[in-house]
Order: sequence, then structure tokens, then C-alpha cells
Amino acid sequence: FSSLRFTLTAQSLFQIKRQLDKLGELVVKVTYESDPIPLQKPQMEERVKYLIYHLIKSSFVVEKQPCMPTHPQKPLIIKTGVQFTTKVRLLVKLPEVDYQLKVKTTFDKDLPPGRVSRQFFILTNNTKVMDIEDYSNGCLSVEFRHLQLKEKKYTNGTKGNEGLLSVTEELHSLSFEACFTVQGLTIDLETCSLPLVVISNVSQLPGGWASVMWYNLLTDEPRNLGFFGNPTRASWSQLSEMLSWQFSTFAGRGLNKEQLDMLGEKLLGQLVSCGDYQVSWSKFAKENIPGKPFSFWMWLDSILELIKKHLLPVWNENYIMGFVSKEMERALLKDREPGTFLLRFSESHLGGITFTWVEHSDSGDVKFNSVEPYTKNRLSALPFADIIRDYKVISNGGVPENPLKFLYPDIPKDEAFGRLYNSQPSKVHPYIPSTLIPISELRTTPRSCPSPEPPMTPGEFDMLSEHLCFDIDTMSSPYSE
Amino acid sequence: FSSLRFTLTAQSLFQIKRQLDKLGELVVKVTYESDPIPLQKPQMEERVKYLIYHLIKSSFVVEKQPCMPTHPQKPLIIKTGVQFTTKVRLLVKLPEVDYQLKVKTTFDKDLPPGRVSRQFFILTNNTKVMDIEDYSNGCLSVEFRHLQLKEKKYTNGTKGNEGLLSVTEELHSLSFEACFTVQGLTIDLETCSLPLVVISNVSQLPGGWASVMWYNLLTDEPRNLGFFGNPTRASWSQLSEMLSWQFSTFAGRGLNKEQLDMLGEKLLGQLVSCGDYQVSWSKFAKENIPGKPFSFWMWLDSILELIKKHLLPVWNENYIMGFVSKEMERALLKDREPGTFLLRFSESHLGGITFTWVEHSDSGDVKFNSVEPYTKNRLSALPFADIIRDYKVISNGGVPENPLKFLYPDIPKDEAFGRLYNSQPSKVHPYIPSTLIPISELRTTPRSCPSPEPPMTPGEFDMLSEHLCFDIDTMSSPYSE
DNA sequence: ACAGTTTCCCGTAAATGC
DNA sequence: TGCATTTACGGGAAACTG
Repeated sequence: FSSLRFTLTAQSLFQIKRQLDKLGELVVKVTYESDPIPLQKPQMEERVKYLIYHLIKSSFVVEKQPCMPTHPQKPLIIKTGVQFTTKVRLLVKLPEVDYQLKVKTTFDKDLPPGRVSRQFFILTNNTKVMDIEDYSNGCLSVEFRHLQLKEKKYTNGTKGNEGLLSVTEELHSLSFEACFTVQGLTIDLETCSLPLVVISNVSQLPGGWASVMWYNLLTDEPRNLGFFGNPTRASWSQLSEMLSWQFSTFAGRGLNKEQLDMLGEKLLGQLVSCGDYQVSWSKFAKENIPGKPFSFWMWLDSILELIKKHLLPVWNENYIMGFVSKEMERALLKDREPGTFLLRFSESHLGGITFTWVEHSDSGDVKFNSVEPYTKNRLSALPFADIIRDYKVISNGGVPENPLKFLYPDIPKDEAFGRLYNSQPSKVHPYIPSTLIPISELRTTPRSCPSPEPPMTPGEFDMLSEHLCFDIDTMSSPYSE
Repeated sequence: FSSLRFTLTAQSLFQIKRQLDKLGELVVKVTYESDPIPLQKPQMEERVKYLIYHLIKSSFVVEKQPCMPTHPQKPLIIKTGVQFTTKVRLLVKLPEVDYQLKVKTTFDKDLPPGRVSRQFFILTNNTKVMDIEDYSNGCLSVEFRHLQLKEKKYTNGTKGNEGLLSVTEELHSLSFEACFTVQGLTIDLETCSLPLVVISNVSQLPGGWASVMWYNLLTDEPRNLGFFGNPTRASWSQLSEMLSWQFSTFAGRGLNKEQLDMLGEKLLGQLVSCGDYQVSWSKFAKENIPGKPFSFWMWLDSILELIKKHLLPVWNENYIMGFVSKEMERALLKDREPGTFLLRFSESHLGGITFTWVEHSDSGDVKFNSVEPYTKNRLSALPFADIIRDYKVISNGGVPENPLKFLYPDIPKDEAFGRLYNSQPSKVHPYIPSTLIPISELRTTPRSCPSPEPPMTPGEFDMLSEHLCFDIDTMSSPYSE
């Protein structure tokens, strides 16, 4: 229902109203026995007033849902003490209303105290006058900027009752009210935002975002604030589509079938394969993954953040397989050229990425190695492409060698990553440029391969060995985390 | 003048007052011609009142100068919007004053508007009641916590006149007032803090600290708020003592004569050697060092911060020569064993540290190399001791070698730094641990030394070379920055 | 346009509350 | 006590403002 249709409908109704008024004047002068007009007119007038009233009321809408300017992609999550913006509009054009129409915003207006465990108020000015939009078709609208939320603190412990819900499951709303009179009709406008999650620290953003996703996925109701009191389940097909959409929206590339299958299996076990399965909210975002100190969504979101901050070009080139089980990884690599590697996200730690490469031992066995995952701290010291370019392994104190030759299935490393390498050595003239290089030292048992004279002083070598040594003989199961 | 002496003096004075009162009663009854008492008494009473009044007033003091709890070592600098604490005390004990004595704090109380270009006010509650200190000798005192400053904003541009001073040169003060009556004497207490610098961002802290230092160094006046309108000069001997004190206080070890000489020369040229020299405030903290985009103090403070955050143990072991001219550096190293190195702060960049080592070329010439300085970003990826342990140079694609053997004059590297090395490789089991290693690649002209088959694929080598190569033939003057 | 200054807000750490 | 949540504020960057 566009602004134009609202306006045309309103105009028709106002015309009818005027005609009825005129009719009323006529009736006073000219009437006759059993004339139906005096009888019908009051009813009709009521009917028209009712229609006008509700037409105008329903044209008062939130045009821009409240959101923090720094998180435009994450509407409906508001952090206390951080400014947010929202906009409402009266779609119907009423030329008669030329005076200043004041809109007031209220946070959690209709919430009976105790419904939520926390209460907030708008710290800044919460009323503003509507204005005619200059660029568009002349509707009245008002944009609230620099709104800020603050928690109400009670000294006497009236702190709500819903201890069952976590803060990111608690839904709130922002209401807008205005009142005016047109053609003798007093109309009280009121509308409200979609449900809002209020957080106090960005560390709660992933949790809040999980709630927003789940809500949007599972209900069409515009404001079911009690949704998380008893959240419905999602089918895996719905959920996986949503997850892929997250990656395509925020990281520029969605997830393919293989990646989604791995995620499904991780979340649901082998159940996925046998038909569509229902995932509970708890399993998605609240319960920890068995044996891990984080939930499925926390894990996935940490990867999304890692991609956004450190892996965007590599991810968009589709060079990160990312979501692969260790069994699958082995199966894919085992028949490949030695030095073939693939990139995979850590399942044991939040926001980590590792590479696994295949090589053949002297006895001809296939061996797989995975480097300790790189997390945001390491990646901000050294971009990931450079890590791949420069990574070296020192075996038995020998010459450092880069074991990464071909990106799976068979793309020569430099062909794939060449464009993404950074040339960071600075050109500060009198100094020798220096760069950081990621290195692993492998030491097999001494007898198996007498080590050559190390290219370091013996003391130095011992020192390095002491700190870096990694005896592969103790690696009973290199493929399970 | 201790609390006890204040109290005893006050008691004596009150006793005298009481005796005068008694005398007054007597005089009414018994008097005689030319009795001097009725004549003298009013004067004496006035005198005693005056003494009591001023004794009490002068016992009202700031016990703890205002400071931010997170910067206890930097009093007298307050950041807007950040909480600070201060405490005042009434040294004299007056048992008669048993009612609640309310103290009010005011920011810049006596400043005529326009004296400073910015005005601030105390955002939080600015009155508090004095209390008897339970632990000490029973004085009245009050500690203000959670005070917060906010700038007054004027829409009509009344923004003061002193555009000449920068914000960190603008001195403010915090006043404390209270009023009470004792033995019929009404006493208005008032005291105020030492001069304060108000900043709005931590990036202004070094500038503020420079002001506090200069003020303390050059005036004993408790509140000369106009000091920076015409700041006096400091003698180099005063200033150098202060600088050394900064390092010993905040980094645990002061500066020795050689280091101070280098600083003096940097600040004043060769003038230092010919007797004591006067340093202007501008030269110390306002003018940029010729050819550099920062002042002397900004440079020195950036080093202080670097030490505090990343070099504390190395600095305290006295392993960082730090302040050495490049000429001196060359002179010291040239007769030393090849591989002898020293640690020096960068003069060209803020907060950087480099090592310079000596080696002998094939032709027997002495050569000096300095690595690109390490700044806080690099050092937070890798601790400095580990950088020294692991640093490698690759010459012509050969075997990487650590050129650092002896800390000047002749301490074997591991003997000096051994205890400071970190053992960072994590023990996450299925993964190969990996560490970052600082590497420089040197390439001499190809003909002079035919490079052996590089231990990398040719493509890889070219890639590395392209990014890392450093042709020493183009280094015309490696020793000047 | 620009430099000095302030505001904004993330992200870590500490404090608080339950 | 431990966990969930909020507060504090350094530090980088953007916004402001003469």
C-alpha cells in the first residue's frame, strides 16, 4: 500500500465526508415522509469517519528500523550508550495538516513492568517535529538521530522475573506516538518498531544477532516479544539457507553444499542425511558443542568475523574450503601430489584457520600435517596470504622449506595467491628491511635421519629446539582435534 | 605543620579566648582609673580571633591531588569523561564541630571567563560531607570519587581569547569550599588543587605530561595558572636530571651520563659540552626536531612508552644502550668481534628500537647493519628478546643465519638474553606448532657471488626476492637515517 | 583545506551483581 | 563461589570546528 494509494483513498473518503455534510444541509430544507436519508446519514457518517481514522492510523509506519550507524547491517540490536537512528513516516498526504506534528518515542511503552528483566529509557531528547520530505512525494516524516538507551537501575530490587531468558533473548520495542485533528476528526497515531535486542557490550553482539536471525527465520509476526519464551524449531533446510545467506551478505560469498553438509553434520550428527531435521534454538545458539566451551553459532560467527577482518579476498576467491571434516580432508588429499594443501577453519578454537598439507614419508606412507591455527592476533601481525607464501618448516635443523606447493586440487600456490601477496617490506632507507615469517620446526627421532650440521650455533640450535621442538613420534592421532 | 601541631596551637588559642572572656566578666565588676584592660581587651580579642580563623583556614588542605585512578603516576592530568579522585582534610581537630561539615568542589572557581579558552564543569555530585578518619588521628577528611569533567559548550561563540596556548598548556584548578561556626566564630574554608591539565583523549597525555614536568621543574608557586603564557627556561642540568628521573620512575632504570649526553646533543647541538645551557619550553615540547614531524619530548615519551609496554626486563637489565649517536655506535662496534651488536632507539620514527651489528666483509672491511626498527605493533606480535633469539638473515638465498652473537661489548647473546626468552609454542596437540621469525633477505649483485640452488622453488624465490630484496649496492650511506 | 581538538565506539579488562 | 552482565577506558579513527 503505497503513499499514493493511501493519499488517493483518503481524498476519496474526505470527499464523501464533505458530500454527506452537504447532504445534511439539503435534508434540513427538503425532506419527505419515509425519506431514508435522515435515518441512514448518521450511520454513514460514522462509517466514513471510522475509515478515515483507520486509514490514517495505518499509514503511520516505521520507515527505518532503529539501528546503530556503525552496524547498519545489524538492525534491531541496540547497545546502551551508543547512538542509534530511526525514522517514521505518515504515508497519507494530508494538506490540511500544516501545523507542526510532534512525534514522541517511548521505549517499551506497553510493557507491563516485570515482563522483561531489564528496563531502559531514552537518554536524549525523545520528541521531534515531523517535516515534509523535500526530495520525495511530500509525505510527513521524521528521523530521530543520536538516540541513546540507558538502563533504569532500581535500588529496591524490583528486577523483573524472567530469569530464564538471557539478555539477548529479551525482546523490546520502540514506540512512536503523535496526535492531531483533521476535519474535526482527532486522530491518535501510534506505531512501533520490530522487536529489539538490547546489549551493553559488543561482546554480546553475536548472541543478539543469533536472536534476530532466529526470530526472522521463524515468525512473520511483527512484534511477538515473548518469542524466546518458547522458541520454535527451524528445519535444517531453512537454517542452512540462512547461514549461507549470512556468509554471502557479510563475507561476499555464500556456502556450497559440501560446506553446509559439514555444518549440518556438526550440528545434528548423521541425522541430516536422513531427511530434513528440526534444529532447536538451544542447540543452535545456547548449548555448547559437546566437549567445547562454545555454542554452534558462537563458533560459526567467530569464523564469519575472522573472514570479514582478515580473509575477505581469500574467501571471495573461493580458496578457503573452510568447513571440511578431518576425514573428508584426508580423503581429498591422500591421492594428491605431495605439497597439496587446503585451508580449513579450526573446530577446536574460536576464529582460527589452519592449512593441512599432504606429504609422503621416506617409507612411502602418506602423511598429513596441519599447522597450529592462526587467529586474529597472528593475522593482524601478518596477512594470511603472506603466511602461505612464507611458511617454512625446518626438519631436523635443516634448510627451511615451504611445504605448501599446490592449493587443492592442483593449483600452483603462487598462481592462486600471487595477486593477494602483500609487499610489506618498508623502504626506510638506511635500515635492512625485515619481515616476520611463520616457521615450524619438526624433529624426527635422531637415529632415523642423522641431522646435518645445523646452520646455527649449537647453543642457538638447542635453544630453538627446546622451544620449538615437536616430536612427531608422539603424534598418535594427528587428524582428530 | 602537622595535624597535631595545628590542633595544639588551636587549643591554646581557644584557651586564651576563653580567658579573655573571663577577664571581660571580671572587668565589669572590678575596675579602676586608667585600667589598661578595658582598652586593650577588644584589640586582643580581635587578634586571637584572627589567629584562630587563619590557623583553621590554613589547615584545610588537599591531601590527595586530583588524578585518574588508572594513571596514579600522572596526577594533575584529567581526561574529560573519565573518573578521577581527590581528597581534602582539615588538619586541625575541633571536637566542638560535631555536625556534618559539607564540602563543595568547584572547577575553575575563580577564573574570570576568558582567561582560559575552554571551560569545564563537574558532571557528577560535587558536594560531600566530611567524616572523621577512623584509622588516623581523627581529623575530618573527605574523599571525592567518581568525579567527572565535561566541557561547557557555548552556542554563541564566547570561546575565550587565549588562542596562543595549546590545550595542554592551559592550566586549571579544582577548588574546595566549606563553611562552619566554632565558638561564635564563622569560618569559611577554602583550598584548591595544584594546577591541572585537562585533556579529552589519551593521545594528549604526553603533551599534558610535558606541561606538568616543566611546571614542577621551574616553579615552586602552588598555582601560577598563567605559567605557560611566558614559560621560563630550564638549565640542561636540571632538565636532564628530570628526564633520567622519568625513566627511573616509569621504566625502573634511569639514564646514565652517556645516554644523557646524547640527548643533550640532540636537543641543543654541540652547545651542551661548553657549559650548562638553557632549554626553552618550545624547544623541549613544542617545536619539531629539525627534519622530523615530532618534538623532542614526543620522541622521548614514545620511547618511554615502548619500554613500559614491551621492553621492561631488557631495559632493566641494562641491555639497551638506547641513546647512542650513529657515530658513537660505529666507533664502539668497529673493533669488536664480528656479530657484536647493540640496541638503539630509532631517531627517525616514534617508538622504535633497532639492533646494529658489525661484520667483516669478504674483503676484510668492517660493515655495519641495522634492522628496520621494531615498533609496538611488531613487538606485540613477538617479544623483543625472542626477536633477538630468532632473527635471521638470508644472504643470496642461502641458509638463514642469525648475525647477532655478542651483546656489546662481548656478552654471548644467550648468556645475556637467555632468561628473557619466551617459550611460546603452544601445545595444542594435533597441530604443528608454529612461531613467527623475523627475517631479512640480503642480495648482493649476482655476479659477485653465484647463488647456490635456492632451497625454494624458483617461482617462490622470485616472489620472495621481489618483495624482500634489498640490494646493498644501493646503500650509499647505511649509517645516516 | 587543514590542523588541533573532540567525539565516537570497539574490544579488552575489571568490576559488579546475582 | 562462579557465571552473566555491565562498566571502564585505552586507542584508533572519524567528526568537528574554527
